[in-house]
Amino acid sequence: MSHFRTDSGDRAANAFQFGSVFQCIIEEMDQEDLIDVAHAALNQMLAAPPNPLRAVPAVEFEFNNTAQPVNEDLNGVYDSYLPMEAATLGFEHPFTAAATLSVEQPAPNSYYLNTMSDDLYNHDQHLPYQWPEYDAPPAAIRAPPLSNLPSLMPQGQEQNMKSVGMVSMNSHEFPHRKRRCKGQQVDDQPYVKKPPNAFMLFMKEHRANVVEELKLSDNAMVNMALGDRWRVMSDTQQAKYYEEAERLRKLHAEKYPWWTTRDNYGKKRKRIRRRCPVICEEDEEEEGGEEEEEEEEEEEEAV
DNA sequence: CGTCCTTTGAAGCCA
DNA sequence: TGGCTTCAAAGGACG
Repeated sequence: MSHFRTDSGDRAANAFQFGSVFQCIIEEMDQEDLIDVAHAALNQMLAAPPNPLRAVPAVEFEFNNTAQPVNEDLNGVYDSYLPMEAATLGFEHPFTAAATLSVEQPAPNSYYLNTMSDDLYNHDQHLPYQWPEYDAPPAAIRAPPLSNLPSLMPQGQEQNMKSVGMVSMNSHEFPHRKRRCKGQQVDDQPYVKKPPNAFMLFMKEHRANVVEELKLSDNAMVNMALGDRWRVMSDTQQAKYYEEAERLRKLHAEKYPWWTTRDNYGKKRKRIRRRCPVICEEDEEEEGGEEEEEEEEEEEEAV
């Protein structure tokens, strides 16, 4: 499926020719020149008014409530959470998709800075879909998203370009990123979070509505209500969340090919399942005993 | 301050 | 392959 739109064959041919020439030029440029071009493009972009074609309407959900408007926090964390329809409005290039899904034009500073919010993430974490600043090449940090370079590229030619980040990702610039062996922990690397599943996306989008409607303050109760709503949704209603979750999962896999869910095992607390509401004292003792044994085993392994 | 609660889904592990 | 476990998000409650 292609979302690259061209008005005519001639335009497409011209655009392709331009794109090929442009790509040759890019390939012949060294990194310094690329950075300069990126800066020039950035300055031009910041001077230009927002592109109305990138404005994406907020999602409306079929429930009696409406989706929460995209707020700054969501834009900063998973900027592609809410406006899922935007995926069909923009390009599906994996490195342009996230930027395309932004509802609003990002603030100028966000082009230069990692938009990670200290309020939301610890310093040893980074957002799953952002360049970790410590290992991103300078150009990857400073360069604006590919889709935000309309003045440099003819429409429909983004696929002939490689983002700076993409080039770097495919290069040899990440020698420390080797696939880990089973159980091996690499503590000097930042914590990469799991990509959200479909239900997590649904929860994030509708939590505020449920809280407001049901006047609930207990998040456990809110999540139960959200679970109820999720289960009564049709496959069609759920489909967009599954599609978005799959897109985010692929994006995550492309950015962190070395990462597996195994890497986060044991990084959080060791949970004790309390699904069964009635637990006799003996069971609790056994449960606790098993856990203590496991902890002792882990300590022994650590030694 | 760290953990629990509560949901669903994805993924890893083990028998 | 099936069953179990852990972690994704959220924020108030609790020890």
